[in-house]
Amino acid sequence: MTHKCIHWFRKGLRLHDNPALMAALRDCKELYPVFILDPHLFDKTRVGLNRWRFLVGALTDLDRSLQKLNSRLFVVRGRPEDVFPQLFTEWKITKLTYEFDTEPYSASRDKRVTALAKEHKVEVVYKVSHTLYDIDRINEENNGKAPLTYNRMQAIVKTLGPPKKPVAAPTVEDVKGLKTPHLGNDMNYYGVPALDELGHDTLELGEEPFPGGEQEALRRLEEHMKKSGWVCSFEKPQTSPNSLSPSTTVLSPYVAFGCLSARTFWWKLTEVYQGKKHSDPPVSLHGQLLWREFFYTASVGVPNFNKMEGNPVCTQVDWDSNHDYLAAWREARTGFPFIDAIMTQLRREGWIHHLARHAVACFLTRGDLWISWEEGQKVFEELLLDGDWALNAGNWQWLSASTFFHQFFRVYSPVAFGKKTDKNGDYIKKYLPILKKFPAQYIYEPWKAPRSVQQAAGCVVGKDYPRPIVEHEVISKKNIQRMKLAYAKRSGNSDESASKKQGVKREAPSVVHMLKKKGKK
DNA sequence: CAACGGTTGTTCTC
DNA sequence: GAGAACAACCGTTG
Repeated sequence: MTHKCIHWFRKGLRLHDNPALMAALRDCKELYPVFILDPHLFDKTRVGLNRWRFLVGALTDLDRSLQKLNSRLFVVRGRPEDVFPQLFTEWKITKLTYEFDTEPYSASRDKRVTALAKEHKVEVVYKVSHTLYDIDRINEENNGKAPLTYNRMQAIVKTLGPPKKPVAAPTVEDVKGLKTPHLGNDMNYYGVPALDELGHDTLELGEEPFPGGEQEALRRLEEHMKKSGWVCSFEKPQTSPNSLSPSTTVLSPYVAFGCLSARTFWWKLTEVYQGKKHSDPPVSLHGQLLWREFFYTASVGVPNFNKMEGNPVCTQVDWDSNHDYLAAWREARTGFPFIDAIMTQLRREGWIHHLARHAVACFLTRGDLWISWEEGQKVFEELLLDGDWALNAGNWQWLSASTFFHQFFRVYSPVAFGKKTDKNGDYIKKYLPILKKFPAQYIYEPWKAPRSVQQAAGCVVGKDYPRPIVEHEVISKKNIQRMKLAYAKRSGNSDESASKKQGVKREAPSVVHMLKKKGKK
């Protein structure tokens, strides 16, 4: 029992499957569980109220769980570079533990903190537990480059075997003989933040369908895993983007903050699958966790992954900057009820179905508004409970057909897509009650309703609800041509750079080599 | 070089 | 409800 140890929580806001926390408990006489409110990560403009509330919930839950182990959480305000030297000295710290984090900011931050720890003669221990695998290992197995297709990714992962088994949460037995000083101090002493601490208007708060925290995460996991038939037959593309209650697990916010370990989720699924016929990646629930791994791998292997410029795998597109269009999209007033309902749900609840994200992302970028995916990325990062740097950047590039996905001629219709799973428009009526009296025939395109129908519904388009800001049938065809042009330039450009790099030659598409292909057999 | 497969398009026809 | 046309991309594989 020699160490005075800080375990630094960042993501990984949990006790289960937390190997770095377990490392902190080893040979420890004084334990200080710390979370830092880094102003670079947490400010009002970057963290919307719902996501902030989720975090506060997660920290509250973590504090409670630590108290059951005769410890507590210390929430410290400030930049980690400023905070740690003070804490090292004040608490006479000898060891620092944390969970490995792949994000560029985190990596540079952790490097700086590790250097400071060294100056203070503090031993640093970190463990991989946010992802299924050590992401660097995957890239190494692929000759040092990120796999750019899911198939390739799967092949690599296969050679690595299944993910590590999760480690159990610490028990009272594990913390025997160690103490956490300042336990009895009042709540304000490094206390969990209040909801208004970032300066949000908390009056805007609605209900909380997805409260933050490890306990809620594990409860939610159990609730879904009990439905073994549902789990075994799960196919993501078959789930509905506009059901009135979520058609998927909504475990993503918990995995993003690390309230739920991806490995715990993985092995729980394995258990449920055991001996049963079940769906497989990419569409299965295991497959969803591998998608997460896929984007994490790309985010580590590709420089400037959250940007278009300087991102070697991202097609360079001449996106417009149209503030009016962007604001209309963000504020749910595009005049397309399906799009506006989704954006309303996003703003109100902080979660929307994956395919709903597809619809609004395609609409913002290559489908209709021709606005950069980086703008959408910012909005999602602020508003989504499950906002995750790697997944957000990766999926925006996917949907904008900038990389990973290239069939840019497949455009989601802001009218037709939602109808497939919600013919009556109940989802629209829920989130846009102004339209609730519209007959189903017109609910997806109210501007087509005769004046008399609009008046009878108590909603005149152009007065009570906006006219559509674009004509989808026209603009989407134009945009496909603009994408085609961007791709043609891409082939031209990469001709030089690619041949330098690895001798791969690519030519601008020639006119005639497109014979009709037969469909699948 | 050509064929193949790609989590999740739309619309029309049978 | 399945299949084809629509216009046609990429990375990977052989």
